[in-house]
Amino acid sequence: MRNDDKEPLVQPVQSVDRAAQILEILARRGEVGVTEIGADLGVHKSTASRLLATLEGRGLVEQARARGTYRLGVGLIRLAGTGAAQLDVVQAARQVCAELAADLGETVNVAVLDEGAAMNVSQARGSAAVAVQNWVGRRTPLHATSSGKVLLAYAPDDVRRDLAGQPLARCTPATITDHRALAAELAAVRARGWGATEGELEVGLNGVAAPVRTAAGEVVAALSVSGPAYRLGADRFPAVAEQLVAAATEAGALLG
Amino acid sequence: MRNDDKEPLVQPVQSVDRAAQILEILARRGEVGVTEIGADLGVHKSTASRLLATLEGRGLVEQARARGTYRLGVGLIRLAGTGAAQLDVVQAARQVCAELAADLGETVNVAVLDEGAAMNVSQARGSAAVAVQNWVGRRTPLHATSSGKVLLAYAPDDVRRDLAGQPLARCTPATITDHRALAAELAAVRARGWGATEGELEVGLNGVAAPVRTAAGEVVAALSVSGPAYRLGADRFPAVAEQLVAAATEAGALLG
DNA sequence: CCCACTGTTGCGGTTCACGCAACGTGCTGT
DNA sequence: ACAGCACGTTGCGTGAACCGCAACAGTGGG
Repeated sequence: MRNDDKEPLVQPVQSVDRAAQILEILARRGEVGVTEIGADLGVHKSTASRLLATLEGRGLVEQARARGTYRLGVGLIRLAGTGAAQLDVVQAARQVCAELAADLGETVNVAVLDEGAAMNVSQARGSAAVAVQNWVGRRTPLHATSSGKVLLAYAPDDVRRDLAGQPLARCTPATITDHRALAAELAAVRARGWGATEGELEVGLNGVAAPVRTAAGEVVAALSVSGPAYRLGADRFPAVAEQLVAAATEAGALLG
Repeated sequence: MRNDDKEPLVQPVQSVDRAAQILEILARRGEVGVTEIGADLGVHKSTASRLLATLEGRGLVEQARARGTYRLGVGLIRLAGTGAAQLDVVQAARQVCAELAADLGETVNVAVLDEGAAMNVSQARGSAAVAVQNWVGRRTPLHATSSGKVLLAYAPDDVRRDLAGQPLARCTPATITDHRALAAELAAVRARGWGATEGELEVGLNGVAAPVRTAAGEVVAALSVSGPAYRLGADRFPAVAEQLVAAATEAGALLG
């Protein structure tokens, strides 16, 4: 997940690019000191210090304690809160998402395709929250999650082509790591209109997902339900999928 | 809410500062074109274009349509998602928050003090969601919200002094706009240990809030419940406040 | 069909951001 | 307790990088 391997961006503004990298580093590691950030960027610690001071002035980062280590700031939450609200998919799905979560009692997520991963952009918790976990902002592998499979199944060809060029990471013993098996799975997803996983991302964690389509039929997001295998068993998949497809269709209808 | 009036920051890195301003502008207005952003920053549109291209390369902004207007990107959500999770207050409050929301059936929020405003950093929706609204990221006036009153009541002196120097904005007919009345209200909050609002931010919207304290007794956040007046009437305030205080105390105990 | 407007790119000058080194401070180890 | 160390922050000078200009390309409107 090294960050400096980007496609031919014409000519990024150096200091801004570095500042953005700092945010990524902080997101990945939590609290980090100036020296370590500087070393990671390959710049002098004074440079890192200045960049951090600037970001702090805008509230994007903040000092952890009086001791001078930094972490991400609340200003980011402000930005993302309004930013997420502008993502029309989130806006449209919020209502049906909440209803579905209350009905099923499991956690419901909305995910979109984000550079070769499925990123969760919104979440509604179910009543039975055995482990309260926040998936928002997490990027999950496309081949090991239900929402990932759905997004991948309906994605443009080049996304699948990119993925075919690299090995499929094994998350658990059940993870699909063979490209031909994955292609078959995706075909099955397209055939029945929904996807599922059984312990392929984490042992004991199951999930079901359905595509959210625009009026033009384009798949822009995936709605997913996930829960522990003892509650969300494979025998429940078809019934859950039926509700999920209905909810996803409704969310899609709300899109402009 | 002009952004260039900052305290004596030594010497911000210019381009990074401008990039951060761009994010704020996009958060405020949604989709904006390059020319308008440039004019707003007082820079040439080519400069704005380059800054935006850099931010886009890191996923912090994205092009709205093929047409070249920009909006905030999903990368921000990724950052904020992990960033919010690192806010130990959010982490600690998540569980009790969810339970309380399920129990009361109303929306529960966690807010912190953010430069003269109460910012909601986490939210748990209640089952009875008459109007599903996302408060996360929204900055609300300190004198017109229950959580704001709580944060203000226990804030350092200089925060109150700053506020005393400026007029209190009137949001509704019920908003407290007199500084002496506000001071009395804050004293009442301190006396009983919780705060409330009756239609002072929006007509028909009530709220109750309690302080979250660290082991050292410092107030770092406020837990609030809000709902329409016909469901969350003033007669319910004491009972709700009791649960809220208990939950806030529990959340505080989970803090390191 | 052309015009007005948009956003994106070479190019050169000059500002501005970087690296260096010194400073102050808090922690640690013996 | 003191010294040593590592950390983050701050002047200062220089060179590189960023900005403004202007020309280019694409699009919607008249």
